[in-house]
Amino acid sequence: MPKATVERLPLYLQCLQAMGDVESTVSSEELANTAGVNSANVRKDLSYLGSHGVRGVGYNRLELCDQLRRALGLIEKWSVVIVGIGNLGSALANYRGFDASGFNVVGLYDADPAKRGHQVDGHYVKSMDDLKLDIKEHDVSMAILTTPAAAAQGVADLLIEAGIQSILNFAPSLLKVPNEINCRQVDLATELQILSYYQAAHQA
Amino acid sequence: MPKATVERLPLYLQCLQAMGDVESTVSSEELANTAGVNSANVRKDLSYLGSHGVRGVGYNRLELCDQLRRALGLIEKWSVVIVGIGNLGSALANYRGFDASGFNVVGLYDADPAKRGHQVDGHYVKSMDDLKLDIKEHDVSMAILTTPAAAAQGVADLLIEAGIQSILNFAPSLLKVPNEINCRQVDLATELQILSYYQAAHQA
DNA sequence: ATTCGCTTGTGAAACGAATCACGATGCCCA
DNA sequence: TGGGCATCGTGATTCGTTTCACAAGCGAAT
Ligand SMILES: NC(=O)c1ccc[n+]([C@@H]2O[C@H](COP(=O)([O-])OP(=O)(O)OC[C@H]3O[C@@H](n4cnc5c(N)ncnc54)[C@H](O)[C@@H]3O)[C@@H](O)[C@H]2O)c1
Ligand SMILES: NC(=O)c1ccc[n+]([C@@H]2O[C@H](COP(=O)([O-])OP(=O)(O)OC[C@H]3O[C@@H](n4cnc5c(N)ncnc54)[C@H](O)[C@@H]3O)[C@@H](O)[C@H]2O)c1
Repeated sequence: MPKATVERLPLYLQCLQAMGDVESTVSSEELANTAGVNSANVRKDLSYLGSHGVRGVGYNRLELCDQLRRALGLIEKWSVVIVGIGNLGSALANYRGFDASGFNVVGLYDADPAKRGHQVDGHYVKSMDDLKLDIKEHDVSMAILTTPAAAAQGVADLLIEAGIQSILNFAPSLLKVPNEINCRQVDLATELQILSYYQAAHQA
Repeated sequence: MPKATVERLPLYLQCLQAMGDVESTVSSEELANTAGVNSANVRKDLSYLGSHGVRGVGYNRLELCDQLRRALGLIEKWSVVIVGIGNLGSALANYRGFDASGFNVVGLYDADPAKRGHQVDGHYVKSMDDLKLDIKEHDVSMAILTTPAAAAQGVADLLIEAGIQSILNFAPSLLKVPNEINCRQVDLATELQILSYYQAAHQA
């Protein structure tokens, strides 16, 4: 499945879920409009799912949701840990939207002993020493990284050694990871800078 | 300038800054390695800046940083407001990394009167009624949107009416905005779902 | 049954971006 | 001063993605 397609599937899922239960069927045209893409593109994307729409009618909404979830590997819930429980890490730990999208936060970790008393969203913040064992024991395969940039690579190495296979990194630092590890970067400053470019260009 | 290039410029800037002051000159090869892209790609990207590297030597690091900043419109600081001061909004308001990247948070806004007493990072949380006037008065052109998804479109409309030109939206909801408004979406759930896809695929 | 209108699925074409490959060029040192 | 080396700048090529265009298929209406 093309990379570009994979990155659009969550968008389709989101659009379909936002439609509410009124419609039992959607056309590629309709989905394309709400998702902001070309309808042929939608059809080609969905064709990779082995999905069968009905000509003249469209796609069954619920069935399509189900197929998207299956394709994305969201049938089973993934267990996730968060490392670095500062401003951002705490906000993420408190976020209620994980569950709905197929993820389950099972542990919070921080290097700072001062954070350890704290409890965030029902989880005690644990020490980095607990990390490895917890990951192995609970078969955790995803981690969210919200430490300062300087600590990110070290923590990533630790996570990988412990058996983590996917990392979502919020620290503004490019992680070096082995090929078989999935890693995505979310960088606020980058996003703002891209906006800055277009805005500056627009004004000139 | 190609869209793909624009999205890489902040990365180059970040890499160059992370290099420290040891090196006064960098080759495209070196920059390519730290940024994780092809060196020819780096050269082509930088050629759009009208940048002049020196054959046989490389690019002057500081000069290149400067050119990147200029191209991205980061010479002057942009004023930014944050709307929706809940978990995530507060974390962003507390974030110290804005300044370094060329942005300046000038106001926090929330619809909930209960939030108004609070002070976050030296800013009082203000009412939505103040938003429009503040934006006009201080010539604010960028906004960060961290309200619940249901409120996002309404707030976006308000912001645009008040004169905002770029929006960074963290709510999981696709905003409908006029063509001339720049809008970027950061969606945590989407990112995790993409990771989920690759991990599930890898295991199968 | 047959026709009509709509929507899918997909080959072909167009497009944009990444990569290759190499000539051009500046620096350093003998 | 000239030769060698490193690196840039960029045309040509390849690759991946998007869009177009239309035949095929289904359902509904007559
Ligand atoms: N806060 C934001 O809005 C924001 C926005 C964009 C990016 N970021 C990035 O996200 C990261 C976190 O930001 P923040 O504002 O939450 O910072 P923070 O300082 O509030 O939190 C960082 C946490 O990481 C912990 N930590 C430090 N070293 C560690 C280690 N080696 N192992 C485990 N934990 C460690 C600290 O104890 C602290 O609790 C930073 O890299 C920042 O650049 C933050
Ligand atoms: N917290 C996270 O980690 C996280 C992660 C990903 C995405 N998000 C998204 O970011 C958004 C904010 O998340 P949160 O956890 O901070 O939620 P939150 O409920 O803590 O904060 C939302 C804030 O928005 C304010 N608000 C509501 N309606 C408003 C309106 N019409 N105008 C102005 N302000 C309004 C509320 O008073 C509240 O303070 C949500 O859309 C959420 O889905 C959050």
